[in-house]
Amino acid sequence: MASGEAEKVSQNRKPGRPRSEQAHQAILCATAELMETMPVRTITIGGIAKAAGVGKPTIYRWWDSKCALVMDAFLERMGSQKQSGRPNNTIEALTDQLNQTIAQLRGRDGKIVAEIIGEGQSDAHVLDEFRQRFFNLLQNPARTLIQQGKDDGQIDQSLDTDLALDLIFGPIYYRLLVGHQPLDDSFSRALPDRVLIALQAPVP
Amino acid sequence: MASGEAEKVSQNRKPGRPRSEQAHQAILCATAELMETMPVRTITIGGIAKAAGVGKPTIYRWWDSKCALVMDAFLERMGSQKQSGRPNNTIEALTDQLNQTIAQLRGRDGKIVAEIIGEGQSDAHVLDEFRQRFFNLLQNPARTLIQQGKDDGQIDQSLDTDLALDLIFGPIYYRLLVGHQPLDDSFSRALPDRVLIALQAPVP
Amino acid sequence: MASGEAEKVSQNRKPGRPRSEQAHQAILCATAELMETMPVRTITIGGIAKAAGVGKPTIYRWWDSKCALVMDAFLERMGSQKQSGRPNNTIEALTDQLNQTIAQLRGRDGKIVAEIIGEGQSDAHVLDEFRQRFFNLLQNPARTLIQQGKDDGQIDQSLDTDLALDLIFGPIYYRLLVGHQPLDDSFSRALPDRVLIALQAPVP
Amino acid sequence: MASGEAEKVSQNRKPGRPRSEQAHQAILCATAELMETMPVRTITIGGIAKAAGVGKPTIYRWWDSKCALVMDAFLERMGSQKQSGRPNNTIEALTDQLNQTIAQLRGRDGKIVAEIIGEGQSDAHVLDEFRQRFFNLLQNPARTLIQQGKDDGQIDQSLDTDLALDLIFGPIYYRLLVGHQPLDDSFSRALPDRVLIALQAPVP
DNA sequence: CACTAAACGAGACGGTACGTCGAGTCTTGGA
DNA sequence: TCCAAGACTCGACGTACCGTCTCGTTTAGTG
Repeated sequence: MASGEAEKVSQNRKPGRPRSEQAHQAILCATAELMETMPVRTITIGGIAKAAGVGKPTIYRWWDSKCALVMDAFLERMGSQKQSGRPNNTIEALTDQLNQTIAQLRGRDGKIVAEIIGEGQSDAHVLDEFRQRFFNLLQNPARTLIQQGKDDGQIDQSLDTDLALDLIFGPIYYRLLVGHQPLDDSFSRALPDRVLIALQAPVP
Repeated sequence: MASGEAEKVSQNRKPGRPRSEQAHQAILCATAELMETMPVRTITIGGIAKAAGVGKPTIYRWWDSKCALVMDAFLERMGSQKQSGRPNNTIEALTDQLNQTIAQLRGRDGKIVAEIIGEGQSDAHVLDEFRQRFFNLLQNPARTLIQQGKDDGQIDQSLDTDLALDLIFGPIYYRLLVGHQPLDDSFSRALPDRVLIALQAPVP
Repeated sequence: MASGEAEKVSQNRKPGRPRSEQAHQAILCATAELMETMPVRTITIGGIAKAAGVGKPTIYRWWDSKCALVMDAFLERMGSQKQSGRPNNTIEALTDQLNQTIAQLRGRDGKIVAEIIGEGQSDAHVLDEFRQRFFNLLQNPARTLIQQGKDDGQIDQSLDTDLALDLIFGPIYYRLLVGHQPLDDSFSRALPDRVLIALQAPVP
Repeated sequence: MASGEAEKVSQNRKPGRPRSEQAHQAILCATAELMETMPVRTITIGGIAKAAGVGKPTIYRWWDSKCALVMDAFLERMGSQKQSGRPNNTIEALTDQLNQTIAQLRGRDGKIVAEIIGEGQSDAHVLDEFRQRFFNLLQNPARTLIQQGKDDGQIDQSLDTDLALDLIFGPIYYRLLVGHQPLDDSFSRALPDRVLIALQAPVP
C-alpha cells in the first residue's frame, strides 16, 4: 500500500490443481494419430480417451467437442509450415505459393482438411475456427503478394483481392472437396500460369 | 422347373404386394421438408420415417443410407432446372451458366449442396453419387460450351477442359464450402469476366 | 362378412413388433445369476445387459430401475414356495411357518432379501414393491393362521393381528438385517415357543 | 509426572501442521445437515466438502468412507441420550426402555437409522460400526435389565438373553425397516405388555 | 525468526456407470 | 410380399461421482 507497488502480488493464479499439460498433449497426440488412420467422423471421444490413457471428462474439460479437438490436433501437426520466401518477383512467389498449397493438400493432410471442412458444413463453429486458424494463415501470405503485385503493376489494380484469392485457391479446394479430379502434377503445373493470366490482365 | 409347366399364368411380375409408390413419394417429400428446416446431419432415418408415416424398414428397402435418400430428395427438388439456352455466343452462354450456378447455390439450396458435399467427405459413396447425379449434370453444359469455344477460337485450344471447369466453378464452390465470402451480386458480376480472361488468352 | 359375425373384431393388439419374451427372460435370468454371485449394489445395468446379450434400452423398456428388475428376478426364483399345509393345529402350523421362514432367509436368499430391503431404505418404490409382492405373500398365511387361532381360542382375541405378525417376524428380520446374531438352529428352535407364549396369553 | 515432567516435553507430537479440529467439526456439521434434508444414499462426498467449505482430501484424511462419516455425524446428534433411570422395577424399566426406543426411532432419526442399516446391507463395515457404536449402546441397558430380571425372578431364567433382546427390539426395527406399519402410539402402548409376557412366562 | 513439514482449499486427474439416442435389423398383424 | 409399427442389438454420447493427485497457501513447532 505504501508506495503503491505491487506489494504482495497475491498471485493471479487460480486455486486448485492446475490442468495437466501432459494430459493435454497426450490427448492431442492420440487424436493426431487416430486422424492418420481413420476418418474424423468415425473417431470417438471414448476412443481418443482410451488411446491417450485419459478419462473422457478430461477431454471435455479442455475441448467443447470432438471437432474443436480435431482442429487443435490438426493445427499442431500443420504448424511446421516452411516459407520458401523468395520475394524478388511477385508472380514467381505466387506460383510458389500455389504449388506449395497443392503439395500440402495432397495425401493425408488434404484428406483431413477436407474432412474438417466437411464437418464444418454442419457445425458453423468448426468452420469459423478453421478459417481463423488455418485458412487465413495459409491465405494471408498470398493476400500480401497480391497486394504487392497490384502496387508494382504486375497485377490488375482493379481486381478485388478477395476475388483474386478465390481464383487462386478455389480450383484447388474444389478438386480437394469434390474429388472429381486429382491434385496431381499436371494440375500443379497448369494451374498457376492460367490463373495468373486472369490476375494480370485488365478486364476489357 | 422339373415338370416345366408354366402353368398358372407365366407371371413375369414378382409375387406379393408391390412396393407402394405412395410410400416412396411420402418419404422423399418428408425428407425434402426436413432438409428445408434442419441440417442434413441432424436428420435421422427415424425422424423421416415418423414424418412420412412410414416404417424404417420401408426406407431401407428403397435406399441404402440416409445420404442416398437425401441425394434423391435433393435432386427431385433440383430437377426443375431451366436452360436459358442462348447458343449464339459461347462466351455469353458461359457467363449465363456461371451466373445461374451462383444464383442456384445461394440460399437454402446451396446450403444443402454444401452439406451433401460435407457428408461426402466421410462417405465416398455419397460423393460419388453427388458427382454422377448432380455435379456432372450441372457441369456438362459448361463442358460442351468450352469445347465449342475451343473449336470456334474463343477459348484457348491448349487449355485442358477439366482445368477450365475448375477455374470456372472452383471459386464458387470455394466460397460456398469455406464460407469466407458470400456468393453475393458483386461476386456474381465480377467473377465471369475475370475467369473468362483466363480461358481466352493463351499462356505465353 | 357373410352372416354378419363379429367380423372385423379389429383386434385390441398394439401394432408393431411385440416385446420379446425371450429377451425378458434372458434379462431376468442373467440378473438372477448375477445376484447369486455379487451384491445387488454392485450389479450394474450395463453388466446385466452384457450378461443377457441384450441392449441397455431393452432393459429400460421393461423396468424403470435396477431395483425393479432385481425385485422381479428375485421373485421369480422365490416363486417356488412350498406350502407344507398341515391345518390340523393352528399353533403347530404357525411354528412350521416360522421355521420355514427362518430356513428360507438363511443363506444367499436371505442376503438378497436384506439387500433389497436395504435398497428400499433409499427408494420408497422398492420397499413398496417388496411389501406387495414378497412380504405380504409370505405373511398372509401367517395372518390367516392367527385369525384362525383367535377364532378357535388358541390365540388371545384381544391381540391385534398386525402386532402379532410383528412379534413373530420381527425378531427374524431383525437378525437378518442387523446381523448381530445368526439365524441358526438354536434360534429356530427357541423362537417359536417363546413367541407363541406372547400370542396365547391374555394381557393381564 | 505432573511437576517433574520429562524435560524437553519428550516430543511425542508429530511435526507439521496439526489437523484442524475446525475442519473436522465443519464436516460433521455439514454432513448432519445434509442428512436432515436428503437420503444418505444421495449424499456425496463432493457435496459434503462443498457444504463444509472443505477439500475432499480433508474428508478422506479423517474418514475412510462416506458411511463412516455419516455414522459419526449421526452419533454426534444422537449423543444426547437421556437415561430416565428408574431402577426400582425391572419390568417397568424395560417398558420405559422400549417406549423410549420407539419414540427415538420415529421421525427423521429413525429414517436415518434405517438408511444406515440399509447401506450396511451392501457394506459389512458399516453394519459393524453401526452395531458397535449405536446398536450396542442402545441395547446394553436393556441387556442389563433382562439379566437383572432373570436374577430377581421377574424374567424366565431359561430364556436366552440375546433372544430376549430380539423379541423386544425385533418388532420395532421390523416396522422401521419394512415400513408396513407405523411406529405409532398404539404400537407403543401395545407392544411392551405383549412382549413382556413372553419374557416372564416359562416355556411349558 | 526462519525453516520445515504436514494439513489445508481447490479442483484436475483416470475411471466407471449412468440413462439416452440413433443406426440398421427383425418380427409382428394386416393389406 | 410389402406395409406400419415398433422392439431388437449395438455402441457412442455427455454427465456425475468416485477416490487420488497435485497445486499454492497456511500454520504449528523446531532449530
